[in-house]
Amino acid sequence: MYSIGEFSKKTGITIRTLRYYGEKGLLYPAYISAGGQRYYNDDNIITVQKILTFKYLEYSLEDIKELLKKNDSILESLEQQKYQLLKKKKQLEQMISTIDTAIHIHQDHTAVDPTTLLLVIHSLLTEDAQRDYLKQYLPEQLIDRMYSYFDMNFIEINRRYIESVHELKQAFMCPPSDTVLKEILERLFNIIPQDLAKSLVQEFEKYATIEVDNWLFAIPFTTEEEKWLMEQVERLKIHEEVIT
Amino acid sequence: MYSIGEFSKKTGITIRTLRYYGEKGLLYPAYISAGGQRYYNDDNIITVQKILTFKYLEYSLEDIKELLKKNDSILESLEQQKYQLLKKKKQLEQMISTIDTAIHIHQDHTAVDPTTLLLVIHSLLTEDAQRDYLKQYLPEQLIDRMYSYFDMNFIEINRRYIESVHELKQAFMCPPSDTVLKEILERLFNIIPQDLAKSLVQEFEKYATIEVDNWLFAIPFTTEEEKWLMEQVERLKIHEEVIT
DNA sequence: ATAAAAGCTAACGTAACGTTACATGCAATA
DNA sequence: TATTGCATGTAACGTTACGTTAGCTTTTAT
Repeated sequence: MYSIGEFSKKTGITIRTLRYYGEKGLLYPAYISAGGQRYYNDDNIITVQKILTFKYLEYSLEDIKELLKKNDSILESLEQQKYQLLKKKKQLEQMISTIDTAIHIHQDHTAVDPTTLLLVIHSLLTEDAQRDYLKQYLPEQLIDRMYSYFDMNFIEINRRYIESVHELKQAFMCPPSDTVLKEILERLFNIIPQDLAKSLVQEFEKYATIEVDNWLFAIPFTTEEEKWLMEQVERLKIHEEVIT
Repeated sequence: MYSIGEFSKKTGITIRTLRYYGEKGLLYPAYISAGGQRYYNDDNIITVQKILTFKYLEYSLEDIKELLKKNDSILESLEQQKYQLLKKKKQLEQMISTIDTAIHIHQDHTAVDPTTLLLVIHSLLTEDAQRDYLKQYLPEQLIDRMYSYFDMNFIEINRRYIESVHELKQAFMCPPSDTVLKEILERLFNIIPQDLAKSLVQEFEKYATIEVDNWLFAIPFTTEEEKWLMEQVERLKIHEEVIT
């Protein structure tokens, strides 16, 4: 028989946690003295090891309680748990790959605006939703062509996009000559190849009322920057479309 | 300008969460009416997308708050986060592999006692601690030999171990003839090859006082079962050592 | 003007304990 | 036998990121 302190040292579980497991019906001390003191024995050790094993497999205490009660085959439960863990692993891998992409873009262009970078990541994450949204307005073929081009040249497109956005933000703070500004804007509009852009413009014109959803297609400029930008585009008579 | 309900629908974030982000200093509505109503605008959308991106990367809200404030390079933070995620991934892979082992053992022998299986898993998880503990009593070379044999034949050893334990538990509930019981016990003692067992016995005898730590080396029997088992071993005059 | 819809604050609940605060139990010493 | 001091006991609040009421007020539609 061990006092709670001894048992705690033996198992490495804190006293509070042992009491908590008792309270939750996971681990009852073998004996409780008249004064209320808890005493544990070797059978309790086995239960603790079961609990720790299940916890390692990321079961909740509630589930562990049931598993300890049942005491029949745990195979099914194990397989289900494995499935959950595999799902988590897949998600983790996606996250890591997303970060890798972000780091890669960042290294390409150190002066990148964090806002823009985050929006690029976010647009990556919601690509499927974007496609679905666009289907309302544009022929599917065109969308596919657009995204396949986008996916293939992902890093390069984003590098140029981020660069342009950065230059424009600088220009907003400290306006350059019209010639320079025009050059910057033209670089932005030329990120997407001319023929693809033309098809897009044509389709967009069919739906004069179309308004880009700013939730799915975030604009990396503040409302003030955007307003200024619109004025400049108008003033310099650049009549191309702004593509996300 | 959007009311909180509209903004919630647009972004897919619950009203409660929007208010919570405000409370925590992550997202302030662009305007609050005299009556206290919150109104959001397009700039808020950008912030929300940043928040979601960071959340996807498993940052805490507290960290996100700092990241939103800073607004300078997030590269370092990204790399750190990637490191954390890689660590998590590694752990996940270990867990999955542990479950696989358990399933494999289980399939080998369907009537396996769940308690035993869990203890096998637990002993796997604490193998390093076991080795360290044994170093106090046994020469390192012997331990290495033992564990390398154990690792190499892991599945097979456990299959036979679990089988023996299962048979003994049956025997406890419904005692068979002495001949049968003796056979079962001999099978248990023969799981480890004779020469290794002999070396172990010799070493153990040097330290007469050695007492197996029942925390690290769990015994899959209840105290009653164990007592009965000891009696039987004594009665049948089997004088080999019980190896974990 | 009145009713319905939407929004407000405040408070409690969740999981799995950690961390106090303060009251006893129990063993060894004076 | 009384005291000291450490090991326990219970009780309650703190943590994260919100969900879920309850009860009241603002805004919107008729």
